Amino acid sequence: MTDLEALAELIFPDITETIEDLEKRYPKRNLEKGAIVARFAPSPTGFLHTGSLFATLIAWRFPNQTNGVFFTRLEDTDTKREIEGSGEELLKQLAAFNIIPNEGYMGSYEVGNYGPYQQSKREKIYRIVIKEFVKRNLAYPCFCSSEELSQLRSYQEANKLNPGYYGEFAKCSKLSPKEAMEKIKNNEPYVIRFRSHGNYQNKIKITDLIRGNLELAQNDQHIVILKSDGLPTYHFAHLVDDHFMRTTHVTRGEEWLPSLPIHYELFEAIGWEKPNYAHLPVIMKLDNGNRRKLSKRKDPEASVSFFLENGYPVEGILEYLITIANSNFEEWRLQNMNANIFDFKLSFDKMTLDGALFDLAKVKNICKERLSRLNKEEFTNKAYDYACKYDETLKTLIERDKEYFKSIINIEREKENPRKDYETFKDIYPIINFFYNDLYEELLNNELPFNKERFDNPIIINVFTHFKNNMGLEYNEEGWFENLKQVSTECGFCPNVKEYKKNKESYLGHVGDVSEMIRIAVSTRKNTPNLYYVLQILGKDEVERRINKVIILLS
RNA sequence: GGCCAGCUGGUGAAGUGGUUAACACAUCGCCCUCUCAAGGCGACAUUCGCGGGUUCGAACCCCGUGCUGGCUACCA
Repeated sequence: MTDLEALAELIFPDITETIEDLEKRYPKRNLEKGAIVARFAPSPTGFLHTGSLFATLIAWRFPNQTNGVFFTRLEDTDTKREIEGSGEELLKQLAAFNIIPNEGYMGSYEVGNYGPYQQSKREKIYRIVIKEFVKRNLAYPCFCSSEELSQLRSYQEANKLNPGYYGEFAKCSKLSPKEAMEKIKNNEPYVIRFRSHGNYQNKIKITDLIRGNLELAQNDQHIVILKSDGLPTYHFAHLVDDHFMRTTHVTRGEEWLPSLPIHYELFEAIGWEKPNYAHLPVIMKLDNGNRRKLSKRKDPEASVSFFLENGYPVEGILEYLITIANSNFEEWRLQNMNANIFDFKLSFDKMTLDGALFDLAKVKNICKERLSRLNKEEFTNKAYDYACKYDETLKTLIERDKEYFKSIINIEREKENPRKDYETFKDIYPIINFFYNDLYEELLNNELPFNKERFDNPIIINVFTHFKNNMGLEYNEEGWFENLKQVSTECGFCPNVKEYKKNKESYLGHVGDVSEMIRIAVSTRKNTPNLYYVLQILGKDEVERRINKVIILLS
């Protein structure tokens, strides 16, 4: 046995398996050519961030478009920052956006043959690989204390040297295996570091799918790969997991770009094929004139739950995120107004480079557009799903009479240019409440917004009386309006607005004033959707009842 | 401090040597109209962070510089 082998045995006496065993256990995936394997690999440190949703959407689309595999992996090696239960919550929130992984960590269980998919449960796998690293002299135990390291750091800073554990400063890299074994036998605490052979002065060429070819300084840091708690650092876990999970495309935030040389060296040292990398821009927010990352603490829209709770349709949010991911999407959408968002093919080369400022106004506009394109069944189902989770009032309203609800929200829907009343499901209730008799009665307690300056109560009552006797609801929309003009004439109002404007003295008002009075009487509001449809939905009897009621109020 | 990336209107952006600098959101006007939601039309960057240079011609190429963001952990 060589000294290195002896050292590896001393550190990992329990490890009997080898990398070859792992290669067999996690065979290459049998996928068609061009199929992408990508993952969502969150840390369980809180609820889903809008930026993570953006990254996940992208990571999910590519496998989805290529018959590949999208899997989830929980990166829970940082036990200090972990928030209990947040891993499961992340998956639930993803599911709320219809992003369902093909395999991996699913919260309470996992699916697939490349697991475990929780890094804390992969300890043994990492140890197998690190044992091999030690044997091949690619890694070594480091006994430096945090005090020594911070002293080193201050020295380097004082002398304007690059900080870190590298080259001549990598003290423990000079220890012979025998010396290292001696220290271990004396129970000196240690971590395992990677033995870098890089030179900071050299440049390496790297390729990023989004940013193209770049030159970065070679890594020379002897980074920690196994922490004293026995868990690997991100860099090493990335190497092992993405190799054995057979990831083809690593999509991650651009904050990882500077550590790419580390990952390159790691893959090259062990002789594994590198995955493709795509470093995604981060969604930003303008704060006092400065751009900063969207922050969960400061910005409500940074938490995905904000959108869910406030009734934003998930397809609107996803569509907005696709819009910032690929700028040619909007153009495509204009050509394909009713198409499914996922008929659009996402591409890396159209990906934006700098972090977009999150634009809630645009989100709302897209949501409004999307909601207007749903048919009444889809709209009702989605509204009901939302209401069940977040809006009890709306829920009971829908449950009272689903067909009635559908007829209300179907006003001027399912046509070429549908009405766009709702940005979110939260908007529904205040817009449609007057259709419901008991809510109408409540609204009646507020003062009705009649134009008191122009019209005395007797005039209004006169209009109502005539209208009651001749509602015209038996006609179609045009016929009804002709009828309303007739009512106007009977009451001394001009049936034509332009005509009225030319000749104001001859009339009390115009047909618009008449319809406003009726609108107020039946809805308590000055603004409603098309009055004809409102009256149709309420029905002749109810319209009459409401008008009578208002006549009494005005008398 | 060092290294890396990015910088085109209020916002997202197209654009890679010759365009009136697309398009979308927002904003503001006007039109349509029984109100509203829409819809239609129009306005909104004399200029692409800034300064030089190359060129007949530069947002696009070169040099310098500024700003913003990221990284520089036994965090991810």
